[in-house]
Amino acid sequence: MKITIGIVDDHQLFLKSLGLMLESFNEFKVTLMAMNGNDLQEKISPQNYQDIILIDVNMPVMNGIETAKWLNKNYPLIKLVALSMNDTDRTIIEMIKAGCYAYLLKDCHPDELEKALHEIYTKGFYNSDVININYRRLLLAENDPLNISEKERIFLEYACSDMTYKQIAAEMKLSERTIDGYRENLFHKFKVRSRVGLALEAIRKNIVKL
Amino acid sequence: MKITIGIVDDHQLFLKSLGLMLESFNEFKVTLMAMNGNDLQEKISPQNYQDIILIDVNMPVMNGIETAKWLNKNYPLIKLVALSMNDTDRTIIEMIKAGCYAYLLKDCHPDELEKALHEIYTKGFYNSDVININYRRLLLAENDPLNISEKERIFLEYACSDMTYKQIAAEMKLSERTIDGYRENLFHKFKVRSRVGLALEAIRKNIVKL
DNA sequence: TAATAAAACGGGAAATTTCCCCTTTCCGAA
DNA sequence: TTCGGAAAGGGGAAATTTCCCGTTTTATTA
Repeated sequence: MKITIGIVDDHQLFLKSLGLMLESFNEFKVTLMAMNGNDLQEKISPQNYQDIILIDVNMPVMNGIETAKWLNKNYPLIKLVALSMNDTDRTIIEMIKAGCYAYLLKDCHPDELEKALHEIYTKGFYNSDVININYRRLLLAENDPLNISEKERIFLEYACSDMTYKQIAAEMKLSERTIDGYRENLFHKFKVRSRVGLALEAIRKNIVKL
Repeated sequence: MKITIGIVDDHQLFLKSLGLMLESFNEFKVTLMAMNGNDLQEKISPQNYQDIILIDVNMPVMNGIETAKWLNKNYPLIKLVALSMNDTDRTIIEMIKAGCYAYLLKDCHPDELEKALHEIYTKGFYNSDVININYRRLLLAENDPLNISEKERIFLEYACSDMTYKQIAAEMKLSERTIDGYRENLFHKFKVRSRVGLALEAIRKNIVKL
């Protein structure tokens, strides 16, 4: 009996070709491919069971974190593996908290992928050198108390634009005072004295994408 | 005789699995794989000739643009195709100027990739709907001259910081009015209404480095 | 050398940002 | 149910930004 694998990734080329590669390993059978979390929810069912599901971190529509959380809740027996582009990806820590057994970089060697999937299936975990290093670093980063709330994060996105605070308040359907509170908190957290400094820091810390 | 393909991409999983996929099309033979431009320079030779080379836009060490330029100069007969993650990639116009015959998004359908490669090999070009829309838009953006003077460029660097205009004026040893003139000119040139917008545009246009 | 354009500079006002101190509302734990 | 803390909202003032009206200085060229 082959190990059944599901893949969730919005990049079709990667999705299909990774599927081909996994099938070529002979040990695996790709039984589910989805473009994003929503797509997965429609395609997955107890009848179409996967041993392992590989989840891309960055996806439109329903991203990796939401997808991992949903799977962890509804299909807790499926072993989840996060796939990300770059090792500085802040969301990777969230992926692990969301129930992923491991994360792998997309530029890892195919042999490592095979080894990882095999170990996860048999032993239930996989520790690469990479993950140990990064996990520690990410936990450290986690520990520094930046602690941006979801509302603040959304506000940050708006702050990184040509809009005035008044316009942002209207857009977020909140009072200008509330917006001003977010601003003040973030100024302290980021140690900046102006909106420009805030915007630049948000981009540097990869909280807002340019 | 199969069409020989080279692939340059820093993501090993993508590199190897895309290779597998192309080979599965039967019409193609992947005869070169490289992790980046430098790697490619070492591996390529007139004896190991490629019909088409797929180049990832974003790579460390030696990026897609440099790689494309180098190939175009040293192996002008090889047809180059740019591969990028997202269609808002500003560097795509540079890739085409650097000699790429087409660009494809990594989330395109495998069938489109096959079609594109086939057409590029036989006809020498490929026009997807996507490329026509974006190419025009990008060329338009390219054509407006912008014309940033050296003083304005230096001011832009300062503007991308936590400093007030007064501090910037002191630092540049110029009157606040003069600074204000730079600001006003740049607002028009960048079509923005605030310093935040200006700073973000300067970074997007790669005039100021983050 | 005079004309001319561009760069530098200036005053002032309106809009926006930044900062401070405060009240109300909501929500979970005791 | 009440308490406490966090989130949301409020008023107002000083600082900064944005904008529009100019003049002076500098550099270029006819």
